[in-house]
Amino acid sequence: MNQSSRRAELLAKAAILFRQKGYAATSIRDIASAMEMKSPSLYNHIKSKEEILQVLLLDVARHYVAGMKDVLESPLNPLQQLERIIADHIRITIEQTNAVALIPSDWIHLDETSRQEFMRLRDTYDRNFRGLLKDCIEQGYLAEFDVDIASFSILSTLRWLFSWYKKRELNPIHLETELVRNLIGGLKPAT
Amino acid sequence: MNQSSRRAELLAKAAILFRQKGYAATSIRDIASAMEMKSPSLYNHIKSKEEILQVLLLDVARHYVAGMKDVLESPLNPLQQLERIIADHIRITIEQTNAVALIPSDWIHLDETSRQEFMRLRDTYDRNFRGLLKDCIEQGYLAEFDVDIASFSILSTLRWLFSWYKKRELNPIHLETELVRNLIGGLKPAT
DNA sequence: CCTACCGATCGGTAGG
DNA sequence: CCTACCGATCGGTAGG
Repeated sequence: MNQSSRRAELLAKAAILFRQKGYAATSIRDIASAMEMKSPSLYNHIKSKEEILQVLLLDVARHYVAGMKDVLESPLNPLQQLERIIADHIRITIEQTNAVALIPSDWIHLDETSRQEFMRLRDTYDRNFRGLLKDCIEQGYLAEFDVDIASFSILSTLRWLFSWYKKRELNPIHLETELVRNLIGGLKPAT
Repeated sequence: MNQSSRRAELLAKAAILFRQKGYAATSIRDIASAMEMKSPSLYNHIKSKEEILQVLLLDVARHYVAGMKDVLESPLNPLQQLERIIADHIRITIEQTNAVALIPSDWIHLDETSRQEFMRLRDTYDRNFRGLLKDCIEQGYLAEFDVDIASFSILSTLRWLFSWYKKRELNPIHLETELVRNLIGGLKPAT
């Protein structure tokens, strides 16, 4: 019940509301009500409504990028790295679903500085991902294909996961196994 | 310059603004300004701000479902139907990018009745898509896999396309060829 | 298509 | 953590 745990509680509750209604349609009073406070009291914990969005989005974006960096610096071969990054992406999505759900739409509401930082992180992630696919091809782990399109396709699936995975009681390991299989191996029968 | 073409112009301009800023953060005055009108004049063409969103989202959703219905009723085999539905999805996304871009996030701002209609259309599309994958497996066109996960994965890629395809001058045929190849055939080298 | 205007709600501050 | 309150902006109406 100290200051910083109240702040953490506020961030978590705001994330739920932002996800349900969108950032712009969620009012400071909505968040206050979820905290069982009056709205001016929120400002003991935050600087502004926008700061909440900033913390939620930048923290989770840094989390993705840092995880990827660890994998890329590991001694695994490129294909193993690719599978590991997919697994990490699934894990972060499951652990931080509400913040992850804000990524596709609410980043446009960040202020200029934060939006640029966010885009920088996203671009780094995408660029590294494409580079890894390229390494897989060059070292013969994967077939020749259009790296940009394949990268976009895999990342779309991973980034959309938040909207879907909770609907069934899905074993994360099963999910990961199936996704790696589908995304890398395809759906065709074995020849 | 008659009434209905002004309305069409309004809808197109609203779609651009909703895409850029989100529905909730776009004001009636923003739309009026894009139309070079004062805001009360908009109401000669529309009933409410929400009606704009309704028309944009439900029209494009009905478009997807109707296109799928035609394919499913055709004499093509299941795998050919699947490829054709993917191609149609890409085509609609390219033709109606702005309205398509609203689907992932702004449908929550529809009123109760429209939201239910929208969800009904989306569920129909998803259910038919899963059914088609199932047919492909049962008739030996595709390997055994988790239909729910594969369906989610393919639809994620197709639904995310709007955010991406315009960035390069991409030949729609090349895009379709690559996506069908990646999504169905996978990325592994030929054995 | 416009001017004039309304009640509701917004994010946030002052002061305790 | 609260009460009291502010200026700005919201979607929309009246009346022409």
